[in-house]
Amino acid sequence: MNTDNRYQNNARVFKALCDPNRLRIIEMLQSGERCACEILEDLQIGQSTLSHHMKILCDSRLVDSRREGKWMYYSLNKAGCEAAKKLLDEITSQKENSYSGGRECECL
Amino acid sequence: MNTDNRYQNNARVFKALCDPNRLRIIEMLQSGERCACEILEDLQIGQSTLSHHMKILCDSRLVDSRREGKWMYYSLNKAGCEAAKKLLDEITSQKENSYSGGRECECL
DNA sequence: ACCTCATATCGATATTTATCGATATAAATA
DNA sequence: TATTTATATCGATAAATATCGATATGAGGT
Repeated sequence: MNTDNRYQNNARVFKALCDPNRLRIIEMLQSGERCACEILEDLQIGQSTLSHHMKILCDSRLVDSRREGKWMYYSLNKAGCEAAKKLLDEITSQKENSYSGGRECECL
Repeated sequence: MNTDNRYQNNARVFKALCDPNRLRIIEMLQSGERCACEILEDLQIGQSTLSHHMKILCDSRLVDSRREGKWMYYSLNKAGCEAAKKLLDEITSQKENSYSGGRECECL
């Protein structure tokens, strides 16, 4: 994967997290698996909008889905959540021997 | 803060992380403080666009800024990064006694 | 004071995203 | 097979965001 795509790819999981409705959905899933219809009841959005959000959450691997008859059940994907945490940790960690406080700008 | 605002607020830090250019900027800051002009050299964007991204990063508290003469220096805000990690951890953690696997949908 | 350079803000535009209603698909059931 | 129910997809639209160029601000230097 080229460098540009890597940033695009990393951005995807954070995009999944940057919508208030999706954060609310994730919070609902913290207490366990839920049917789409249950989630729909708690949010002030239409059914097609919920389906769209669930697709984004599943694509980001934060959420798993399974079909049971005509119902869809969603749950947190533990591995995907761990991967997101690991990614955030890697992205925000200071690199060793990297202190450059007070360094002057050299780009003149 | 009401509930809706809480989700909005939590979404903000993830919004800061969901742009490829901003991820690239954060990566540059991992190796230490950098002048805006250095960052600008490495990205294929205009100066006003960079300023916009830096504002979003600073507002999210992931990044700190300091002015030195006419230059702006940016660095990772350790506390802000820790807060983001804590938030992600809280958001994605399974709640205790919450197993409900295989539960039937009751919303008929 | 004037000029220059670095950065911020503004206004416009293009792209992306959230949302909806309508329709299609998939599954159960009469 | 026809009907009902749950979910997914499609097409359109509105809101949010990224981007740019132009201009304003702020800080040195002449």
